[in-house]
Amino acid sequence: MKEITVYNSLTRKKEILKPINSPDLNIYTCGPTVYDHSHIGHARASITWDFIVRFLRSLNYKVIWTRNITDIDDKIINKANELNLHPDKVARIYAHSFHEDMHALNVDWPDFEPTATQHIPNMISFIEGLIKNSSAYQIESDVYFSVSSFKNYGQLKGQPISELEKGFGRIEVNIKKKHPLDFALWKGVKDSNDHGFESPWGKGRPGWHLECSAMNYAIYKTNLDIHGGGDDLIFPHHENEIAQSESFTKSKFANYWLHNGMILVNGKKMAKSEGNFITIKDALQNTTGNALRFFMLNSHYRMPVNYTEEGITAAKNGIDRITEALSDYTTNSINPPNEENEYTKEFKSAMSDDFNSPQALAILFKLTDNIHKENEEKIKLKLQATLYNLCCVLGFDLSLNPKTNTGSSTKLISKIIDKLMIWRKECKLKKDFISGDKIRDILNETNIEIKDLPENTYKWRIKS
RNA sequence: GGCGGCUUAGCCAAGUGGUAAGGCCGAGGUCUGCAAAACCUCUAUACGGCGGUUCAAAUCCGCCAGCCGCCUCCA
Repeated sequence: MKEITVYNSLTRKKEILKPINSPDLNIYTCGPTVYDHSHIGHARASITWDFIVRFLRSLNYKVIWTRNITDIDDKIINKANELNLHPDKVARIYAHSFHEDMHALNVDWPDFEPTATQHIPNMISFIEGLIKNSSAYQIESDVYFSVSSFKNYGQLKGQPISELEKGFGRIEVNIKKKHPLDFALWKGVKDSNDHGFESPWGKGRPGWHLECSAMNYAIYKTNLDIHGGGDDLIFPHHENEIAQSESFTKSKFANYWLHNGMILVNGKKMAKSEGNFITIKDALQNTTGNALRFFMLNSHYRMPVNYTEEGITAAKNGIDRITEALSDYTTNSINPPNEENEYTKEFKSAMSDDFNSPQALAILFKLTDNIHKENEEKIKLKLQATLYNLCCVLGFDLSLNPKTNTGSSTKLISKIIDKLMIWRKECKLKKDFISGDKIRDILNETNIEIKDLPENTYKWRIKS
């Protein structure tokens, strides 16, 4: 198995990936809080973890991927009050929306998708354990984690508690807490009518950081190989996860911390307060999941990415050229075995260096060029099989290709196009090029590209 | 204030010591009834600035400038 190096935020350097129990590989990534439609930042994160998992699986690692959904927190409750709905319903509505988006982006289902509300009892016993070993304390109906009890607090951020405290000059500190950096494990409700769950400390709800620790413990029972998330979560979220989990289990929480870069809009981090918030559904109005994925993959996952119309158009045109090289490729034909060749070797080598997807894409373009230049049908088919497989590893959706999609809707489209093309052929034979071209143009407007081939034959495909 | 990151052609973007991947846009050409796609050529003598180390620096070190992120909910 090829050695993979990953940049570990914990040590701030690239390290060789050594799973605890190879080829098993446990990975947990932070999912969304479902209080609104997901935005393109969630798309970036999801696509990142998706292609990383796909790549690891292509190397025969037995990956178990968990991605949580935060379905209870203040923002969800506020939204519920606003819409006069139960918080659970708000969460379900937007979790469903998130799943629609993931489907549109061809992001694979994680193996586990726990929600906070499913894990309330686990979180309560987790807190009890932390109180028992003096890592947490109760004040009224709240429970806080005591950062002073954890000697490595600040390791992920790279600053000791004494330095971290200095950032607190300008924000309001909850005076109930023993230390400004202490964070809530359990937040008691202010009013008994408020939404909450029963606990030994009264009615309340879990603190956000807790769920990831408790779920990991519940699902894996063992330490994680990889923990991923957006780089905005490094502090305090992931710092706090480490503190809780390691205080509870007395062993290392995760060996490798991977963080994806932020999506910028107009050069600024995307945020509602900046007024530059773009949902995945908005983005998909003007482009396809493949184009969005290409756009993301064209930058290294750790780098920030500036979202622009130009960038999306460039991505659309780029992925279109790659998939075009597969427009006459059919997976039903007798495919050459998925054997190693110079392209797959280069691809693996690029991807094994901290998942260098931009370099991997360059190899897909090299394949694309060579497919077009290849005259020998047998060799061409091999190249296409390689390209097809590598596209799948990166998670591109090739079902738009009429030759590789045997779905009923594609068959129907195919029939309609065949009928229109008979009509077009008649027009052309009568030298009525205006009518004939009109048919082609109309199809083009729906992203169906028609290519005329010799002797009144044709080829079609759906463009990005 | 503390910590981290970024600055490569018109645009996007790889590249951590050996002489700069790839994509997109634009222009011209081949092909075509016209297109589309593909191919060829050009755009491309591109590494923020100034010093230093070295036979050799986009890559290492120092200083400076600009931009961004985290320190508060955030993918």
